[in-house]
Amino acid sequence: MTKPGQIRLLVVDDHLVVRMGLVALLKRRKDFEVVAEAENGAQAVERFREHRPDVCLMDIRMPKLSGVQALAAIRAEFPEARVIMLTTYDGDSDIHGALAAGASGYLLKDVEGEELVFAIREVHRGGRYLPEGVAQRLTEHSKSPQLTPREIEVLELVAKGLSNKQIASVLNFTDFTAKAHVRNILEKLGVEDRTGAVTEAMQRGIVHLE
Amino acid sequence: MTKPGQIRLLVVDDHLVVRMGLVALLKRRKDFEVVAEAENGAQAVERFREHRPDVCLMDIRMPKLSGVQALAAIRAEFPEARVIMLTTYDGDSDIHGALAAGASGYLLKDVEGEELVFAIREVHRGGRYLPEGVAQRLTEHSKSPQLTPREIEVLELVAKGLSNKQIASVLNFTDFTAKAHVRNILEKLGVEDRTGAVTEAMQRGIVHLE
DNA sequence: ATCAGCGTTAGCCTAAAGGACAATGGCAGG
DNA sequence: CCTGCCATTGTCCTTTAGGCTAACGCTGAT
Repeated sequence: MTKPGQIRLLVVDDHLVVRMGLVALLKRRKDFEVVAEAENGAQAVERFREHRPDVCLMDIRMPKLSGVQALAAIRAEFPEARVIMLTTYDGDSDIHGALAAGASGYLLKDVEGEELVFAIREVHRGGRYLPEGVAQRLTEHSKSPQLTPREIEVLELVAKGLSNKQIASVLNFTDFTAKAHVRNILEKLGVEDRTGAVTEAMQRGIVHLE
Repeated sequence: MTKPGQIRLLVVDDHLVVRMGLVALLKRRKDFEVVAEAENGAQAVERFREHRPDVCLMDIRMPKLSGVQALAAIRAEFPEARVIMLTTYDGDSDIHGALAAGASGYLLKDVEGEELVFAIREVHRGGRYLPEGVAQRLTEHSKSPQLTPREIEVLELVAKGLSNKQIASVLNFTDFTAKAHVRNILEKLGVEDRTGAVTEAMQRGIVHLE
């Protein structure tokens, strides 16, 4: 079944179309073999256990278990697992999480065929792969301070259009605290008001719609 | 080449992976034939002219020429053209534009294989196809007042974090006017402040990131 | 044990936002 | 012709936001 020298792959994405596109792309290489597919994070962990692929391509945003959570679960069990995260590019916030959780690579879904193949080979060899712009943004934003969990919590409520008072009420503290958090958020994001903070946060992938 | 009874398709998407996924999905049906692909709106118009497909699957958001623009261009030249728009679901604002421009269908990219096939058959027969939830939202928001072009212009600046005064300066009117527009926007969107307006507008697809 | 970062509370002050209401000119549709 | 919608400019008033500064208890790292 699996010939020596083959790279055995697990493809994880909740969109059927994307999954099929990836598989179709990979099939054109004789040394690639897609041994399994999964459509959510939980399934990804199971499939990984069953098939022990050489490399796993995994979407970051998925129902049930997010890509980063699945990645963490897999690497807790198989520390040597090599996983390349896929994203439609929501921002660079996910990158930190993904790399922190032990991702070996990070690709945008508008990736060209050659780049995908190269990345997989690179990661299979034990290396890492980050696209041009992503690696650049990583170092850029590494100097810019990152938000604390609490600040993110506040930011999400800000994005919903809540006032400081309403935020305070939801999170059970005074509006002074809400103001303090918002002030810190504005400064860290380098914006002047909460509206700018929301769009900036969305561009960076810190908060999302819904 | 093309057997009678075949449905000839044009697939348009700027993402290689999605394009390949769609083609792979469609290939499994014997009566479907993908006669051409395009990776942007301008190319889509050319390909349509060359191949005159029975049905065109087209992404809404693309570089060069957006899906809606390409759709309009195609239908200006070929009024009988049947086009199904694809989206990752940014909101329902695009739906109105797409349907107004003469789209025969509207599909989310997380579409199941069967639904895609059904939609194509339906549209090929001269019918229309809208997914469950989309058709519902169409009637919902048809009663909610829509923003005027000027208001959208203001809203985009609001989303950038500009103050009323700054908006007034950019659009060359007084801050009274800016306030008036913002007030109308808040009321039409059913929110209480500009921050809520931004997220609401993004959910509806009225404004976008970048 | 000290220090830094975090979360929390608090004051004061100016600028901005938002609600309510009113009025003008322009322009398209009935 | 006139009515309605749009864009524009106002006023008055209340609430909110945001800048600046300062504190306190807590936790984790050095």
